Amino acid sequence: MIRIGYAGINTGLPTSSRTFRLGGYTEQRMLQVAQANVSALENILKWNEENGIHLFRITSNLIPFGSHPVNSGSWKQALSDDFERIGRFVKESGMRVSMHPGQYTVLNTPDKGFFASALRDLEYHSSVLDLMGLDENHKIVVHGGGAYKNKELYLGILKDRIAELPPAIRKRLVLENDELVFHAEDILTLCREAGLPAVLDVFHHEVLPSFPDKDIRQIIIFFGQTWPGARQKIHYSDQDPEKRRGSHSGSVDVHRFGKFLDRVRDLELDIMLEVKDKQSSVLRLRETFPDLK
DNA sequence: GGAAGTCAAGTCTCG
DNA sequence: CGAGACTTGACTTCC
Repeated sequence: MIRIGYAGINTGLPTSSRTFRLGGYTEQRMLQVAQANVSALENILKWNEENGIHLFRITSNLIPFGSHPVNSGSWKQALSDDFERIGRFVKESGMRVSMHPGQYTVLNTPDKGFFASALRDLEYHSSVLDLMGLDENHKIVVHGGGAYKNKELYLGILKDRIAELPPAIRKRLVLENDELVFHAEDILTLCREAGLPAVLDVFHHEVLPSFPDKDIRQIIIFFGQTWPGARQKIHYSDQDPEKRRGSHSGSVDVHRFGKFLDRVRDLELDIMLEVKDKQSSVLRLRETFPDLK
């Protein structure tokens, strides 16, 4: 069975990513916007349930400056009831949610200060899912980080950093191949060694290929071996024809997706679409391919 | 009221 | 070695 979902925002509903400038930060403003965002998140999840969508990525912008030192963390107490209620809804409706810190969260950085920031950011993301009372199947996805002109060395450092993470973070952590530094084979090898699940980003794999003799189905099956007892997750997008190589497209190319689906239809997969029209592509694909969940 | 510039952040490439 | 690209959607400023 294949499930598809979308990331971060629903283009037809109020956003759960409202923010403001750091210069205008006050505790009150942070709590106010955080409350509004959490409420918007609840609406999006309800909409998803009504529309049969059970896979969703919660935006990292849910709590303004959620991992910035300026933020006291008071939102955790202030919103704990809301998070608990939303988490219960997620569990009762059989949904799976995830989070995905951005490009600035770099686990293998040689800079101690940057590493401290990355750790704070993972703690923030982890707190959101913990407050919702969700188990480790609700993942936090990150990229491998930088190569610093010595990819092997910094893959090793990444592995060490992962081993030293607090267990509450590590249990949710999954790594994803990127389009610039760490390709699918790098990530799969690392995840096998580190004991983490690996997310294959199908589009990044096309931009920065590896496994020269293996087709996409075989690679997905390899990645699936890192998800024992859990549903495997992958990411899917197309190239934006107007933009630089690696830029995500506006919507999913239905014909192209169909050809992909023909190769993987019999597998157990959660497919996260990374396209700008968000829920629209999910609905369109479900109409076109009725066996999608 | 729409367009353009700005924003917390780290890494990489280009000149 | 410094500037700009990269990515992202929302905010802010400008006209």
